[in-house]
Amino acid sequence: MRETIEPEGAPGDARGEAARDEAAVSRFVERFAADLAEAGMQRMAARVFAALLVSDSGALTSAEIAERLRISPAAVSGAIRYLSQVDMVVREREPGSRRDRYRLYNEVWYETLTRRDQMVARWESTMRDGAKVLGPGTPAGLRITETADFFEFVQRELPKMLERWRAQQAERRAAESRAAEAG
Amino acid sequence: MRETIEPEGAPGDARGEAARDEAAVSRFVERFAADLAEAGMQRMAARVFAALLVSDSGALTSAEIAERLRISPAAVSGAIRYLSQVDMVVREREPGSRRDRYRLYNEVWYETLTRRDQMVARWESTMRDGAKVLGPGTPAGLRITETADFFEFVQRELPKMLERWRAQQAERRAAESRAAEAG
DNA sequence: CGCTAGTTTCACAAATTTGTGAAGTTAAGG
DNA sequence: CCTTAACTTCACAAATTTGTGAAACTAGCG
Repeated sequence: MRETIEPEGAPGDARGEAARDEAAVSRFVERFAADLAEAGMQRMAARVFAALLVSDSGALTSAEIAERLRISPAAVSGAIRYLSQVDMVVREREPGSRRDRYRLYNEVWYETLTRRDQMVARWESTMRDGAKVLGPGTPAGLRITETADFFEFVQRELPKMLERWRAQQAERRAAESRAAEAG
Repeated sequence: MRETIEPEGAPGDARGEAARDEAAVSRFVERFAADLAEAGMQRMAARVFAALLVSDSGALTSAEIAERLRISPAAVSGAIRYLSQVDMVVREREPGSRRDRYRLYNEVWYETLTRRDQMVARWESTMRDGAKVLGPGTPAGLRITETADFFEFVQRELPKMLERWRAQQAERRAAESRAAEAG
């Protein structure tokens, strides 16, 4: 049984999206995925994430992802497993259908930076242990203690920074809605 | 001709360091290197960096690194090339000897975060281009514009944060030197 | 309760990455 | 300038990672 709910498009089209240059979109997806991969993210996870990012709905089914990126369902599954683990994507069991949809986590960047924060916390802990091993009075011990202090500092700062971002966004939205009322 | 300048130690010893439990130090080096590798850093670069971090002088020769990590000179060379590129280590041509020494960059974490900042700048640029491709009025275009805005925000915040760290350190050092005078 | 669309798991082949030995290069010291 | 210590580069083997097809599993639907 063929899909008949969505309007037909040329093969390879991203159906359901606003009219757009799909080739250019694909180039953008690959470019951003490459950026993320360079920063240490798994390649497929990066591509799937980028594909979600450019979807109008912010959510796609496994089949849609596989089609758009030309990858196997197995690869999608692996990428989604990773993205779920790091809370960048949520799985939605779509009622009335057998398909799952994968949705971008609401505040992806907030989540991602929070995750970074946890990593910095681990580093700090590693450093504190290291300082004990090296002896707090030795040059190496002092250097490592300072590093631990820096990591501690970052952990205090990051949440504050995210809070400022939220405040700024709230302010901007309020301003926009005032402008809309006036217009 | 054997090395006779430094005092002899048992094989595998880290000569020139304060007395310490070298096995424990090595475990710490490997643990921190693993932390860094998990965050996306090349394995050998991470190990070399960690080895420098635990040295009292903050600087080691290629041979010392090779000995302590049990790796080939070639591996050291590759790791150093990377660490130099990202400004975490500086090469010192030691006058009166043929050996280079590799020294931890003065403000490693400052440098490293600045580097991150540059990466975020690239991401923002990618996003701005993407927004054009997707159309600024579409849902995907709006999402991507917001992402770009977030990256822009981070770029503004990071330098300020580093500045606060410097101020805090300066303050702390001043307090310590006052305490030393009093004692 | 079976059928089957949709997803995950698994074993494997391909591609990539990593670290090495050895040859090549550079420059200090005679 | 020649010798040689120190480092780098190169080609390759080993190890790891990545993505696939196919089988196994799960749960709607009849």
